Amino acid sequence: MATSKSAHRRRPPASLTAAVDLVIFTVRDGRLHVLLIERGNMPYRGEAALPGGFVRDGEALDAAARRELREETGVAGDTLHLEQLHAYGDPDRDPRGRIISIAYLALGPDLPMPQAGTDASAAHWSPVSAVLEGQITLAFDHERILRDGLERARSQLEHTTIATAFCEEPFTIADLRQIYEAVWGLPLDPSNFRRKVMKTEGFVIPIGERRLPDVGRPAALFRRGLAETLTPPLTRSGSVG
Amino acid sequence: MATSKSAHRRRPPASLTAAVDLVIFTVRDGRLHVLLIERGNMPYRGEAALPGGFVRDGEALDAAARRELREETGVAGDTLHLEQLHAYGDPDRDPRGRIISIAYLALGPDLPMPQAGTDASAAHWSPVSAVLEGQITLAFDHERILRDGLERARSQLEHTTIATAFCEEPFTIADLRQIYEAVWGLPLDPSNFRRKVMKTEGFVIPIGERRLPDVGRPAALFRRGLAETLTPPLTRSGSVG
DNA sequence: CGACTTAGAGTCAACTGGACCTTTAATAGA
DNA sequence: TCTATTAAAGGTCCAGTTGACTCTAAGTCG
Repeated sequence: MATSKSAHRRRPPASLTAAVDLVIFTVRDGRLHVLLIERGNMPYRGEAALPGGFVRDGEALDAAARRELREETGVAGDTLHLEQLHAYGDPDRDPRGRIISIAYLALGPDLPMPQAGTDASAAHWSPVSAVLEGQITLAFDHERILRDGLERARSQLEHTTIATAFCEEPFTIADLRQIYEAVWGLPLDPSNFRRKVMKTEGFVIPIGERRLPDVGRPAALFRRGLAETLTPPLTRSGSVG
Repeated sequence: MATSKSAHRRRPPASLTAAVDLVIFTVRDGRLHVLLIERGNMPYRGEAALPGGFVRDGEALDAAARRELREETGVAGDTLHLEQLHAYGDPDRDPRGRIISIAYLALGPDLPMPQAGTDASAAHWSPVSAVLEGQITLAFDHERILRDGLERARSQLEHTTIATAFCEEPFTIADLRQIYEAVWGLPLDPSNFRRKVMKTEGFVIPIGERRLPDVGRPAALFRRGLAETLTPPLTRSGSVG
């Protein structure tokens, strides 16, 4: 990379700063939530924003994302699903100067939010719908990043087994279905959903125990399987009216 | 982004340089090729690498990618499919210092390679298989980037209509099938492939003309349709032994 | 004309998916 | 104890899809 003669001679490369921003999703009360912070510094002071921070000297991008995840949520990053989403680099996206942001998508079960003494003191879960419907506005280009993250998550649910990353183990098939329903925003047929999940080898593994609900038949419990991709995929169109 | 107190106070953000690298694919002679350049400067002087260059002051990432595409291939970038692939930012990925590379994936028909007087003088198409099999080694982490680009392209062929980006218009169904076969590295059943393409609304549009081949029945000609996503997807498993 | 080649249409059985129904295993209340 | 209720789990049915395969169409070449 960075070899072309013109780039070398005619124009100096831009000097800039790199940051990571995190789209951290969870499902609580059957609705998809995203972790937002209230900004303590200018610009956009007091407004909601995605958690994130600058990449440090000598720090890899993934490492910076895991560090911020830990600092902002208090959760050891290695237990959550974390994947790079997209790089945002418009020259005027940050009024402080040229800052490129590498956005990451993180998925996890409904997390306790340890706050005392951490950077997460201003962090809170917000329903994604509240942002999409304009009840919450985000700083910088973070709404765009959130939308991209949501679309990625929706797509990943179709083709991979990451929905299990939203579930605390052990979980039931109904737990898993509610993840799909919350992320896709669609009701699914419980019976057909079960059939597809069970026939996909390596998606979930029964642990031989059951969970007693408040009411109704007890549900079998599962843990995550070894498969990462879904063949065939679970299609979003398969909703129930 | 870039808000956490610790990132601000305890450690200065890393100052770095951003580059774009391009994975430019085309299909020639039924095989997938990638555009490589021979590096003219240190480091890795004389070795093969992906085309790319530094992001300029005030230049957006996509704009930098389009500019490099134009400079390195001589092709007006707005005719090719171009999408961001991934950001690579390991601190030691470039011996010159901290350089983050935003990789882009570009797809196009078999292009004439105008070379005179351009930066593309050292550019050439190489079979992707030659890189994967170790006959060509790439500078920096470019083999990793190439592999990621290949996987992205293979996946995109399943879910989107971008295969048409490889075809010069007008094209035949057989032309399109050969794209899939080259990118996936699998033979496909011509009859079943045709059936799926034709029934996917908006994938291809007949122009009402035919192409006379050297031998055999003439083939109907098509241009790209308006659809961008394939529902249902074209699955890689649907090969023919 | 007949052999050859490729495009393109058609057939068929197996499989898949959505809609819907039935049974099962628990609780709550009469 | 019996019944209603709830949700899990399993089954049925039919329409649509798919992979494997066959057959026809429309050209060229000798």
